[in-house]
Amino acid sequence: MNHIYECSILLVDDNSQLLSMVTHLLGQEGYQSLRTAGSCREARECLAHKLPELIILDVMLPDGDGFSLFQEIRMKADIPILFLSARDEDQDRLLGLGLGADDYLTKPFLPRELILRVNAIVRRAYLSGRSSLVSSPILTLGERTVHFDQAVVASSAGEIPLTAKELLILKKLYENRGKIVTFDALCDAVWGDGYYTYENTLMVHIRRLREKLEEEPSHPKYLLTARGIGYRLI
Amino acid sequence: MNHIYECSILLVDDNSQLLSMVTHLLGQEGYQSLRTAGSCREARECLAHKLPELIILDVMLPDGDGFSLFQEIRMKADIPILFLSARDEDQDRLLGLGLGADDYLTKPFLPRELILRVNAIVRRAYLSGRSSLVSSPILTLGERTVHFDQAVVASSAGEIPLTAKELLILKKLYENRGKIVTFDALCDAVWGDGYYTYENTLMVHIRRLREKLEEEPSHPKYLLTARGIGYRLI
DNA sequence: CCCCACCTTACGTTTACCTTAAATTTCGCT
DNA sequence: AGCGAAATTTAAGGTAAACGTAAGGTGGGG
Repeated sequence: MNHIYECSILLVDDNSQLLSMVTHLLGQEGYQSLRTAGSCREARECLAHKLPELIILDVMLPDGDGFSLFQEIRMKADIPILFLSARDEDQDRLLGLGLGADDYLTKPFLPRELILRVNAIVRRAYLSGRSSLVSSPILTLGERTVHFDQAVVASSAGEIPLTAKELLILKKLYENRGKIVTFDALCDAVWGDGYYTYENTLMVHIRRLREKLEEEPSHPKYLLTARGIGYRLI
Repeated sequence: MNHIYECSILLVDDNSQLLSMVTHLLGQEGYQSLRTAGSCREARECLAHKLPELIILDVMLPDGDGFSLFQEIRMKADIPILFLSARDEDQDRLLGLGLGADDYLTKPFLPRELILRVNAIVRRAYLSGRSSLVSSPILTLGERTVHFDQAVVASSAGEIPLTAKELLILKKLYENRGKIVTFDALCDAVWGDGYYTYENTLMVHIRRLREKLEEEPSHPKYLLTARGIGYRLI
């Protein structure tokens, strides 16, 4: 997964093991802003501070049941909620969904299924039609930052635009950052097949990239040469 | 539940008994516009005629599987889909949700649960516009303000109307404001697939938009060109 | 010390986009 | 239906940024 969801999630469950498991899962999926609460009280504190975009709520909590908390929350804001429950009681499921929950999942559940259901809810609630909550990755090199979705490299001095070819090369290097990318692989990424005479051209583009990325283009710190092999981004 | 939303539903299943049962249920719940199909072929006919707001789709169909049909549909429009499946196979469930389904229900299911899950999907997909979470569809560019719902751009000098195509392009850019939107994405948003000769046309529309949005259309401040990539709204 | 791989710069070309105007289609109105 | 206006598409000439080429320079490894 290569995208980042700018979507904060609040996770309410009293089982700390499950909390960390789910946090890890969602983190891997690209959800950056995760908070957890072990009780209704903690959840209320979290919500007072800042409203999340999604709440995952266990029905059974030490200081009250999730349904009441749910109704409290919905009084204030229409935040999507996914219920978790240890008991597969039809009554509970119907109650939860009947109150207006967005989904209801019974433990034990497949980790992957939780992720997918969370994705489905987020997509419907926030991403229908638009993709603005999904930001493509950015790359930080010392003082400067490359924003791939804007094709610019930003620094304190201002923004320098990147051209189409430069962006293709940089993307390829970024996808393999740390590793050496061969000339052939780079040419292929930019021109497709039939790149017989482009090796020299590639060098010129690399030079131009260095002028935009490096403080001393002739003594690169980030976009390094691997003599006889290719280039490497760190 | 007494809500009646003008929400047409297409039900695809080869079990006629189940079809009538669900139709009855949904009818009682207030869903007025229900259509049914017993096979992929019938479903395609229905869809060609008119797109519904929700599709309930059995995975097993006499002339193909629901997953393929699902992908066909999603290629064209982002209609919410709820899968039904006779087998409680984890793999199927994960596949369905992974493809982007909104929910997945295993037979036999509680009639009430189906209703509630349908309600949940409809609520998220179509009724959340009134919630405070969704930002109002207004765009401010310096002196001027774009009102998407009225298709006009207002300024101190007066109101300038936007044409249909201009609005589509601007919406797409607005949904991804800050990011570069590729030509392909823009053409796709305006004309759908098969935009072979439209790139030039797109440029003309962009020019028109600039004449309505910018103070100096030839030196745009808001609707910027990313040479070789696309356009970008800030 | 020499060769090879890469760097660097300048310059010519090309491509992608702009702009305008004319042609065509769509759509509302009578 | 048929007319007229508005919207959309097509077409063609112009321009500058992006690209590619070439040629001389640099430096490390054998």
